[in-house]
Amino acid sequence: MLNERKLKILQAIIQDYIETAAPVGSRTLSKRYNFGISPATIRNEMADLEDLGFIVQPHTSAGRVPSDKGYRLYVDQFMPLKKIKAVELDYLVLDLLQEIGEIEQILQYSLRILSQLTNYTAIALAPQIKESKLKHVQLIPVDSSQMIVVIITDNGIIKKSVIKPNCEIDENSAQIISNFLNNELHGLSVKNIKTDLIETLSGEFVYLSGLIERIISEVFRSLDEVNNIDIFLDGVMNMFNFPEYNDILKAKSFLKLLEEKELLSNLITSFENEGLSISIGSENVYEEVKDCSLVTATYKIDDTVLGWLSIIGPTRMDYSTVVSVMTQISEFIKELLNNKYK
Amino acid sequence: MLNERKLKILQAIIQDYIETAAPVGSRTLSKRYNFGISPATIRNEMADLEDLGFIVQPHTSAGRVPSDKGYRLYVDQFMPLKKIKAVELDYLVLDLLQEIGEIEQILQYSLRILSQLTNYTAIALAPQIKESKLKHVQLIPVDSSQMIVVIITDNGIIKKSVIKPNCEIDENSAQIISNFLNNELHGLSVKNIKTDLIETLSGEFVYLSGLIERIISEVFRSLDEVNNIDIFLDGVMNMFNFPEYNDILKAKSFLKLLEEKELLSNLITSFENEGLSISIGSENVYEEVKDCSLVTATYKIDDTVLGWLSIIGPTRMDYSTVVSVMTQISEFIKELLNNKYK
DNA sequence: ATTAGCACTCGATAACATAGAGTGCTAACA
DNA sequence: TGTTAGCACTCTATGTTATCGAGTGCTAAT
Repeated sequence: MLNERKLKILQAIIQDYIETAAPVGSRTLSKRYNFGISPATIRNEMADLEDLGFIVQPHTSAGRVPSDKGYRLYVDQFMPLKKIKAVELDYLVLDLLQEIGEIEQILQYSLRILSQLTNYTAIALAPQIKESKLKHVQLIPVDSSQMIVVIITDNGIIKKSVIKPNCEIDENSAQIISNFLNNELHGLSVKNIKTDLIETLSGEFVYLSGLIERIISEVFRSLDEVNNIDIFLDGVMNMFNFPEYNDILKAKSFLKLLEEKELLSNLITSFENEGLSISIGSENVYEEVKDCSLVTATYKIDDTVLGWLSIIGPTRMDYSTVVSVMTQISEFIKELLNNKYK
Repeated sequence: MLNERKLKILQAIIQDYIETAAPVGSRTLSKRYNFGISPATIRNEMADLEDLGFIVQPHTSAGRVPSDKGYRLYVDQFMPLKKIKAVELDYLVLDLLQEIGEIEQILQYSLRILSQLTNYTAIALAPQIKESKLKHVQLIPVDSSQMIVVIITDNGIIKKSVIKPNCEIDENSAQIISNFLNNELHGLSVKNIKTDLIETLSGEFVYLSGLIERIISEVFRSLDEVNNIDIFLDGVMNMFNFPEYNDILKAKSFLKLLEEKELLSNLITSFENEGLSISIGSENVYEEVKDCSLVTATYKIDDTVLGWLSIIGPTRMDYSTVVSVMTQISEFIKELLNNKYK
């Protein structure tokens, strides 16, 4: 039922619609592509494709538009993949990435590259500290009432946070406490650190001075604080170049979506596939993105998922380009991170 | 020429327009306010006010709209000032602010308060590290190729940055170098640190090992890196609730403005007045904000301007509320910072 | 199986009419 | 002299109607 010719026509409709954003009619198709058949024949085929659910008609006298099911078939079966050209992929920037120490910055630059190459909006979820193991804790006194806690994890996350144990601590004591904490906490998973530590210390807990106890509880507090969802964005304005978002209400609701960190995070973290995940329009669970598509990749160190990169655009998205770009960039980042922290 | 009655009418026009966003006609005025004069008389007065340039007519058969000059008069001469009610000003949040150690977080929370109380967009410029004096530098080794530099300034700015001197350093050496750097750099202004240090060290420069030299140069680099413009925003979406931004092009150009950190920064730092600065529509130099108004306050420590807080909205802004809110919040922050770092 | 021909549908655009809010001016009035 | 009712006039916003054109499905001929 889905013969060669129907597929070709479907592909033409999809590619044309992705390019022009206008419903595609039989005459346009026969003019623009060389099928060697007349518009009337194309019309018959299109009627079939509509029956099969791959395209829809916005209204009786309009051309056809791909349905989500149509995009899905296209993505799964016959979407052409491109190799990004060296001219476009700015190797200078990629080299620069090599030089950056902090994951957050690497992500931010990657988003810039992703959004500029695709013209959609790029989203990243920064690595969650709670999935990591502690490598080093350092206390630095700031003044009579404040200290900085610097936390370094085994996978290269660096966080700082200010705590206020209500007691004065000089530089020496800070160092001593740092050493103590490092001994006790080194290698513990941040997620379980509280229970683990209490277990470890249970024997000697009574010997701890009130001072250290206060600092430890402050450090715990700062771990929680530092652990909130960190979402990075780039190319938000790109969306407004698409006619889909000429409607102020649509634009507003898209911006609103990007402001809801919680929802965005849930949305993106639901893709845990090996490789890329593509979700198209109504395939998304959340109402807010039922007319968007997402192409999402994870980034890992040592096979544990650290965080996510995603590109979001209208369902009429140039899947071909997006998938190609995302594949290459996420591959690059994977290598980068694993070289760095292995 | 500007008698009592004209002023009253002007005030009514401005307040009505701020509230309704619709041009105000003579009949509306005489119905809504009790001037004790007929619409015809009001019309005569309005014609005069237009001649004087305080109001304009969008077109012949429309009511009047305040001009920028009109808003200016209103703001300078007869705008009522409000005291924010305790119910609105969330003292719990303000108390929470007391507990926060880092300026950046204080700013972010303040923006939230500002934007929620005013329904406009709030902007903050984070303190520039180059205007501060170094208080403490701490090096922390991460792994064989990376170190963290933590920089603390006298006015409470804390920055961290990753450097990669290409040599291995253990924790002890890091501490020794930290101590060395602290001795040499303590109290120096970040702006002049390079020249100052070279001067100080000129005698002993030859004795420095290549190692320390490399680290110093990396620390300098990280100072530059950490010194880029940091802008915080809150309530960006608020703007879309105003009919002024129902036009997608307007909305787009407003969002674009907020993305141009450089321009925003120049715009806001141009207000160095004692107290609040109000700039109305065409008074702004930059084309991009000719139909916006800004209410800007500086925040200081010890009489040196550290950074800026600003509220941006359409020229039809509720100046009365904005000025009141901004006055109280910026006063609060001023006290907070000076208690903290004095 | 393909296609030319044709009647039909429906959105988009333009042309036109109308209502209503507001003005300025004039003349009458206190 | 200041105030006001009355009125003609202006201009936008809104609604109505007509028209155009792209596209369809169906039929009948190839």
